[in-house]
Amino acid sequence: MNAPVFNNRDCGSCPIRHQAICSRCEQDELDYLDSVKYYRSYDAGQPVVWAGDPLDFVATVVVGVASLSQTMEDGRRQMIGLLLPSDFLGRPGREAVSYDVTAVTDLTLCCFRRKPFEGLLKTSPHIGQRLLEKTLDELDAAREWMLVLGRKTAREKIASLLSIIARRASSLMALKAPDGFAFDLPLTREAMADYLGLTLETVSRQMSALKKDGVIQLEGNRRVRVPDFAKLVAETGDDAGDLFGG
Amino acid sequence: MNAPVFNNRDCGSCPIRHQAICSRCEQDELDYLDSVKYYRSYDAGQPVVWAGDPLDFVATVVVGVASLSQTMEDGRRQMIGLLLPSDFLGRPGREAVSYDVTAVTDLTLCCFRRKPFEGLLKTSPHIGQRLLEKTLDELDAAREWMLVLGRKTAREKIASLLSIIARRASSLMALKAPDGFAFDLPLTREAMADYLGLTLETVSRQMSALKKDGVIQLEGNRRVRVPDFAKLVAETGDDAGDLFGG
DNA sequence: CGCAGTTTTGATGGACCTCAAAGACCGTGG
DNA sequence: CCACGGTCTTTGAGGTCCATCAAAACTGCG
Repeated sequence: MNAPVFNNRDCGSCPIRHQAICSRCEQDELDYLDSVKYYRSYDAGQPVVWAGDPLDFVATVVVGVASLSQTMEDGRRQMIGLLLPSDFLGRPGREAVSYDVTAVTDLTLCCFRRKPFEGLLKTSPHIGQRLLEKTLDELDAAREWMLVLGRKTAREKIASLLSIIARRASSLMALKAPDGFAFDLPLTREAMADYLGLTLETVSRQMSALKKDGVIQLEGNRRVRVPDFAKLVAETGDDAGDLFGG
Repeated sequence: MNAPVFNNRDCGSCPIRHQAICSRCEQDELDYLDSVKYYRSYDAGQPVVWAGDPLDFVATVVVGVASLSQTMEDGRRQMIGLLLPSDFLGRPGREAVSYDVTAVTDLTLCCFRRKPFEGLLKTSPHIGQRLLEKTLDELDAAREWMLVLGRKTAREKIASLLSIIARRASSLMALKAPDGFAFDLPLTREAMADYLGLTLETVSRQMSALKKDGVIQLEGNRRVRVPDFAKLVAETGDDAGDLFGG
């Protein structure tokens, strides 16, 4: 019950003010958004909404990580997206969501009721443009991930996931510490398996193998140190030229 | 060299007038599009553009099928999208494409030069709105496919692909003929394998297995007959309730 | 009919899954 | 401070599904 408190902040002091769908808005648009937005918070592990259920709001992740996943009748599960701060949740023009949304860490959403938001899309072009950009980015990421799921080996899958998380983490901290850099995995082994289309045992085995081969070091279960980022990227199977690319 | 001829048509008689990104346009917007559009045609098997190359136009598929695919250094390939008539190709705001685009069948595109099109997005809201809708649809499809790639068995993958193609085909013809219905696969076994994250041998084996089990009938290599659509869907591993859904 | 490309079928091996149990981590309470 | 329990993670043994390698059969076309 440690639901994070995050309330009554104005958009001007919002940490994702310049990445979210509101980043292009003029002051008058922003004032309006400010007046109708509201926050919701979830503890780590809590569901936000189940597949097939109606979602009467759309939202932007302000703090924390949320996962999108689909589950088959027999329990097989595939994560189909990770929402990080500034990412958008919900689909204008559609009432129900087609996947489960879960708070992976403690999570705060900045919400708008869906119907009014759909009206905004028509009257405020800046929001629609930014939403289109972000949707195109997500589509690119989803397609990138299809290659991982369809064609990469277990070891390459792990390396790919670690390098993606490392890249994001490195953009928040000193890019090149002398002895590499470390970050916390926001995902359990099981969540990693769901993302990668593997079992948690295989994830664990491949993590151990990468550790044995000196590609990563583990400091406790969740903290990962990457002594040589190029070495990690070499394990992803991707073009080395992709080091700073898409 | 049987490049299809498709030229000098006006938008009013366009077969995909009401599905493409122009479907919401007013008459004046349409007149403008009509005056600046141009067609390009490709023979089956021809490349449209390679990953990393600049694409100086955006386009809508008018006739035929195009594939989007990514290739790894060692030749492993994954198809990450299929473009059917009315689907959109290209990314406003980005010069290069990040995947190979290939004509799967003879193909005709309705093109706009990219720079002017980006201007249009700002001045003509109807295009942007429709493009957002179509992009959201593609994102949903990509996510649906991630479940197929990550968690389904070879047999379920084949059934999933066949049911998707059957669904599209059935929307063009009588939905429920008494003895089921038939359609032509636009894809070779190898292309199916690239889409499904399998080898072509496994595709062939599973096609044979589905045939032996009476789920499908093969009339030549490319033509597939589905005597009982529900039986096919039951093989996909999806919820039966999805029969007419997502 | 013969040839090239595509598809099918067969035999074998390996990567990953499944089942099982032991070990590490972490918060709680004695 | 340490013992305790629950959860998460690691490790092991064996089996299965699919990839790989190989060759035959089929299709379409000149």
